[in-house]
Amino acid sequence: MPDQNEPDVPRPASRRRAIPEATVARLPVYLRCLVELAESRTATVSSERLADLAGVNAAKLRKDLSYLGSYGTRGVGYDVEFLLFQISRELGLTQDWPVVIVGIGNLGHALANYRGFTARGFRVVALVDADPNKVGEHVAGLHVRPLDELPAIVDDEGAAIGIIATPASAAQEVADRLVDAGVGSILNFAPSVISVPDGVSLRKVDLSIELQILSFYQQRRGTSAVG
Amino acid sequence: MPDQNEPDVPRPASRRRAIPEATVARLPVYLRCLVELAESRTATVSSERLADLAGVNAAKLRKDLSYLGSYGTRGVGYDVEFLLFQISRELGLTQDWPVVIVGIGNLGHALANYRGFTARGFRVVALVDADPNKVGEHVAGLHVRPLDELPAIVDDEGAAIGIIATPASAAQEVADRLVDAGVGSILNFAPSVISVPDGVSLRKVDLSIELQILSFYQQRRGTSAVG
DNA sequence: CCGACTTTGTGAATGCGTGCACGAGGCTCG
DNA sequence: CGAGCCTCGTGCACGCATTCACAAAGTCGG
Repeated sequence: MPDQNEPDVPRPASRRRAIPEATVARLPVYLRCLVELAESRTATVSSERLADLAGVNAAKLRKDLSYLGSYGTRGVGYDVEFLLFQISRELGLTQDWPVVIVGIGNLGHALANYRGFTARGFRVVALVDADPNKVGEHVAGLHVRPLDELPAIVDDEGAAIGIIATPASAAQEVADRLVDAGVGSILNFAPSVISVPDGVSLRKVDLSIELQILSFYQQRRGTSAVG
Repeated sequence: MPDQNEPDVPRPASRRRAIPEATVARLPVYLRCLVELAESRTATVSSERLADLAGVNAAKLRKDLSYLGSYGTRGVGYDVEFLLFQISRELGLTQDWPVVIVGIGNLGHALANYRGFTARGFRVVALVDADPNKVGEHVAGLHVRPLDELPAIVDDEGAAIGIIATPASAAQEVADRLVDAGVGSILNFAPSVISVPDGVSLRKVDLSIELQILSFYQQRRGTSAVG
């Protein structure tokens, strides 16, 4: 509640205090649990219960939430709707995020049709592919546009987030063009390490890496059971 | 960068020394870079160059590799083919991993057709869906089977890895049935927190969480730029 | 065979994230 | 109005991961 500007904040430009990366990565999980609670007409929730739903330690949850402010009530818990709004706001989900998908193959198709998108502020505004045969095709109510329209897409539709769903060989090139066009955040599905300039956010989702990690632990389990 | 999810580690058991989770998560990246180097007929590579390709610090790369053994040659670097084999072996990729995909919607289709699978030891052996209308359908050269054939799939095809590509509401139920059937590793694409017993590895891939994380940093950048 | 050069492997320092444990604050009931 | 109970917020300690810096170990040219 004493939300104002504290005197001895170290630096972080505008905000209260810097929120640790690990915490930021968990906020969406808490948000999802809160949405479910709200749907089941639950008014308040304790840190213990919410932590349980989110699959984390209760102390960690409280510490995470404390970075946003003191939004709980001692002896009671957290107001579901209120906390839900606070996290949404902190994550920037109270506004609309236009998204452009590059690479309309199998995965691009699936992503374009994914309903979980629009649910929370994200809106696919354009589909792009380098293949002239794909350009013009209709997918999920949009027509596929050529790669060199990226700048126009960013300027006109305001796309700030780009999703790369191309083959690995094209990923870096596409990333460069997205950055040049003015995209500030990239989500890379291509099985390839790509690099972006400072100031551009990059996250990756990599199916085969996940499988290989599972393989490691599965093998280990197997050998220790057999041997 | 604290990577998303950690599987519950089975046991240090047999191996030399326990390989840190963070290292395991990077080995597949190194592997991929080594494959590229091998394709371009490169015989040896220094830690600096390989680290560069993988997008990590050179010291970190050397420490990571040192958990596997002393496979480098001082003054020279690492033999590409040799290191490639060692990492493959450590990750359990010298053997074949039968995979079952549950939930043949948009995403399930895309995954079933994904070619990166077979590339390195993973082989989709069965597709499963709860919807009777989908059962029997042909996808990627396989026919979709009903949910209650899971035990048979695990026993007959030896499927040890299950991929969940269902809606969130079905994810936990499917996970339970996979575990009951004897699957030891699960990769969850459903936007839902699921829990599995100790001894079962679980990793998750969550598109909307990734987008929300990007939204956070994008917003932060935006507000500080605009004022 | 020796000395200069290159690059690995690792001890040590630092930083970040986690979880415990407890004080502070707020509610409820008598 | 006070006692007792509940739950949040957080100081602190611990452990894992990252990074630096350097000795060890090998190559290569003369």
